[in-house]
Amino acid sequence: MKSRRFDLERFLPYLVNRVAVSLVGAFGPMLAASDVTLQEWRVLAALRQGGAMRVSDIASVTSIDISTLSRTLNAMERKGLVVRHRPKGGDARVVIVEATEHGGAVTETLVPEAQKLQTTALAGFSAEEESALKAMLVRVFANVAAQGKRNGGDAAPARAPRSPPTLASDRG
Amino acid sequence: MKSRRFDLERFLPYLVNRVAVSLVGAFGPMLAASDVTLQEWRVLAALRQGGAMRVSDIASVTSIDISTLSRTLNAMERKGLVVRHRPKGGDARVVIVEATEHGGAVTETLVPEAQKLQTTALAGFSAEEESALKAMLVRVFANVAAQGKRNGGDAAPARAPRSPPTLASDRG
DNA sequence: GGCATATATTTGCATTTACAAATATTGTGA
DNA sequence: TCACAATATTTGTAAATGCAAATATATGCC
Repeated sequence: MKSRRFDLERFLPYLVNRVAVSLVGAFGPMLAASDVTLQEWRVLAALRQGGAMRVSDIASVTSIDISTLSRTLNAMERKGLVVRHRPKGGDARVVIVEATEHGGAVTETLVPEAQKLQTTALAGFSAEEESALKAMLVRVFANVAAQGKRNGGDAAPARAPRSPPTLASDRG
Repeated sequence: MKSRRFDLERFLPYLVNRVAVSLVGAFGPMLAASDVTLQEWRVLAALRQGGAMRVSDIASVTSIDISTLSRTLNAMERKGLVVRHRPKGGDARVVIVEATEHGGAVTETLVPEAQKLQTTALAGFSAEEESALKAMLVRVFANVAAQGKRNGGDAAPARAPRSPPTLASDRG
């Protein structure tokens, strides 16, 4: 006896995944035109927002696995998009990642494309709807992250035992 | 001069990706407990919803690339979750995929877990908020898919030149 | 100060993924 | 009915992914 309370079209993870995949598909061509992969774009966007950041903070902001991110940063260094260095005075376990001038320039060419994509995605939305949607997505993320933290302790998305990365320039 | 109109925390693809990744991370353990991968679960859920389906329709419903899906189906057949067969009388290019009894049983054990996850994700949401969120995600998907179709013609997410798969039992 | 433990990043490795090419079958027009 | 284009699926292959182990550094305790 199937519980008919389960309808894919009303199942949040399904709806979210579908939107995520479609957005990636739509942005792919613009990224390709700039010779930037999706993950690289995410890193660039994070750095634009937060300034120079440590590797683990970029991982947590971008939702990229930290080992994948390490390799992505290799590629980005090769392309001259970012540089890595140890902090001058502080904790030498840490690696600071910073966008180069070129990386910043590439980011600035992509940002308008990203905004265009968002505009497309939100066609027909009132300003109120748009902010309601975004606010709800923030709440959903918080709910799921909190749940993850309560359970596995580390199977969770928010891998920050320090402090949630500010996303406000905290370089130094 | 950075256009300060671009804020990650208000950028829809960022918010959506973050939620998608967190949901996957939260569901992972339950899938592992049933020895089912994420993609396999998506296929099972699609079949539960739509009954026996052709490969390409499963791909479009699940947002799984069709070549990846083909291999996923191999694994699922090996595990006894689904069977593939050519349709009796119809178009012999097509392959019909059907859940086995075992596949159906596994699905039914996962569905309540999936519902629990959704409940967690939507904690604190009123019924109205919940349906508003889902309805907006449907609209966003439609917007992006329409845009994709208009452009690349095939770089689009909705790969269905036939007819949008019903998601309502259309087997036969 | 020195050793055990904790934190940060990278690397090893097997699996997964997606693009493109190959294969199989159908539909169409001469 | 014979080529030829269209559709559906699978397979070849190189790159991306994520887990776990390895490495590097830091911190706390005695």
